[in-house]
Amino acid sequence: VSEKIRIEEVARVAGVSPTTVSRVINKIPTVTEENRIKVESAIRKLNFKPNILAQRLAKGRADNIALVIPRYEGIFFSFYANQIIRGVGVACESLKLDLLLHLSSERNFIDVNSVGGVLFADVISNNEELKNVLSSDVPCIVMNHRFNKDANVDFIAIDNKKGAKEAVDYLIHLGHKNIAHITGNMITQSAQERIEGYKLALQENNIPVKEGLIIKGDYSRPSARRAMVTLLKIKPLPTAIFVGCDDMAQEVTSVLLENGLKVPDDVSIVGFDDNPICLAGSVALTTVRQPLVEMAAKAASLLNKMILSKTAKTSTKTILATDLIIRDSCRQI
Amino acid sequence: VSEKIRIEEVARVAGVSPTTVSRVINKIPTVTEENRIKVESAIRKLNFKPNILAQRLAKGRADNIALVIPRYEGIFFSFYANQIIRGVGVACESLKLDLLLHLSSERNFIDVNSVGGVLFADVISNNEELKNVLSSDVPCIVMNHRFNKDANVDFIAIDNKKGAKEAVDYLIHLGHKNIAHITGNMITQSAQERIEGYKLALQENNIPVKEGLIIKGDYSRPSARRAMVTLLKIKPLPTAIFVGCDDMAQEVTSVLLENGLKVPDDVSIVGFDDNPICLAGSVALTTVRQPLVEMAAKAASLLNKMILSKTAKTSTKTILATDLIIRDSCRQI
DNA sequence: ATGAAAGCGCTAACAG
DNA sequence: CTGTTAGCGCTTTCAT
Repeated sequence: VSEKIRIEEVARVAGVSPTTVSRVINKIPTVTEENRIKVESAIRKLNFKPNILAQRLAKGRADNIALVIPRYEGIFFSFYANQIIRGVGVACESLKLDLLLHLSSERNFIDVNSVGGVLFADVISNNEELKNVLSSDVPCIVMNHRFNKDANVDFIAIDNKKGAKEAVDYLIHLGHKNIAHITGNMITQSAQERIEGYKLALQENNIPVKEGLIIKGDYSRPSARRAMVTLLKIKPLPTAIFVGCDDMAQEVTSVLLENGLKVPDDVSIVGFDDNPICLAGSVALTTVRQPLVEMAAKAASLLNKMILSKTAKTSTKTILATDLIIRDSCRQI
Repeated sequence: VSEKIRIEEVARVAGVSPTTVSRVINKIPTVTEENRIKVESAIRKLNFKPNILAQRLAKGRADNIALVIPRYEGIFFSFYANQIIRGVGVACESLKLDLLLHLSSERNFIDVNSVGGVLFADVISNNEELKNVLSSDVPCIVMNHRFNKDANVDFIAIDNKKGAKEAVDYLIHLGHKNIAHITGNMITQSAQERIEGYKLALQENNIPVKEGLIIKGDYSRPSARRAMVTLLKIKPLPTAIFVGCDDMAQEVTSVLLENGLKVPDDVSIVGFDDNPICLAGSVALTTVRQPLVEMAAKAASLLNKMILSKTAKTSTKTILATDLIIRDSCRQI
């Protein structure tokens, strides 16, 4: 309900030039204490708020970044997306960046013109959109997806393969040899890398990889249930299962329980994520913690740096380590 | 890597004035077919993209809305937040609105100046922020929170009370009399209304409300587990439980199972949400479906209308109905 | 139907 | 340290 009041009016009231007002707004130090106070009180008196659109146009900076979320079935139920949104959201607040949320779709690419930088929360079926951004001069970082050198795209990812390997190594060291794996959604790189880690651990320990013990899931609970039902038919039943994410791991535990099998007594389970629900089920779940929120925060702050130092084309290729969190869902055999 | 090319350059190439180019961009009909084609090909040739910041400043419209998410523990693991983000996100895409995500915090209120409108995904502890927005002339709609008339705030909410009542009515009609309730987070209005609905159904059927059968949860699985453990000590064990959300309902089902109790044979369960996981557990969960995505989409489109018709101060107070979805988790008694 | 010119509200270079 | 003068890139009267 307030009249549009502009910097000019503030200047008049304070008895200075618009420039000086602008200086105060932008905290440019070269302003007399006296003038600063006059301007500040005028601002307060008039309840003046600078027009951000005008500021941005004049500065040539958008002060915002876009987070593009790949839109595949189930992304909205994933722990992953939640954590990324949270991490980026909180980081943006402290970086004083507006956060634009863009749900990827085939038709509407994000408008590179209106954002200072772009963060991709993984790249699934939106490769074209990524290319589009890369071909512009807008800074861009991809999360949780590695690219090879010549792709020349900055990324910050989790070491899924190593994380998976450590989980399976742990199982092996507990004496397990008949270890199954329920995968995540194979359209994601993370699921692919976790399979690799699983296989690698087996191979390094001279345990033959049996494709029949690798059941495809998609990170959802229903898929985990289906996978477990399939697994249940295998004789002898694996003594341990490395599951693609904690949500699925919990569902697997339930299915086992429904069939009179206990975790870890009958079957040992390791999940992935370190989702808080690990502590919710009947057994505290041993899992591979991946620093999702940290990754997101780091991505945001790196992107911010790239935006500010337009000149230096820094190259960001970061891989974050995971942690095996040992709880109660695995037993020595 | 492209040089900044402006509307002026396009005009020169097309052999028309910048104004005409602008008209083409904005699809203003009064342009010769011939000129339009010239301009369009010039745009394509130069790969010109209008500077959105300049457009917005000139138009005086932001073409964006902010979604503010209350930041309380667990919001990021909630089905609710996911659905709202999805609904608003998809709606914004088709409305051609940029979506700003703002995680509410005590210190940083959203900047009313830079957005065309504001959507609140519930109001929890961010009343001050809401007031701040309301005192501006920026259109604003609150989701899932009802206000009384004189508060003069537009909202679009779910009829939680009625939804809860119907769920409990259903249980009663199946013959249940000893019905417990595990609540959601009591700092939310939805949880409060669901309790009311629960009590109302009991009262209308002359079943005394026992406070001991109302166990506080917070919408999280761990809280549901704790609540169920508490409930398990009550003799006689309730024959039915109305649970505050599906996630909790599923956890309750697990706890029951771990204790040798089957759903629905021993205990009937009704959830709330119609989360896809309803179909994942050992029994398909009977639940109260709330149209979250629709609510979000509607809120976005309503807000957009308010933004476009700056003049007419429409009053939006919408309550959306729920649906009882009957599956397999309740039995006749 | 089209173009010239005047903003939108602020910042930045340049004098002083 | 401060003010003047140009823009930032586009839209929009207002003539023509």
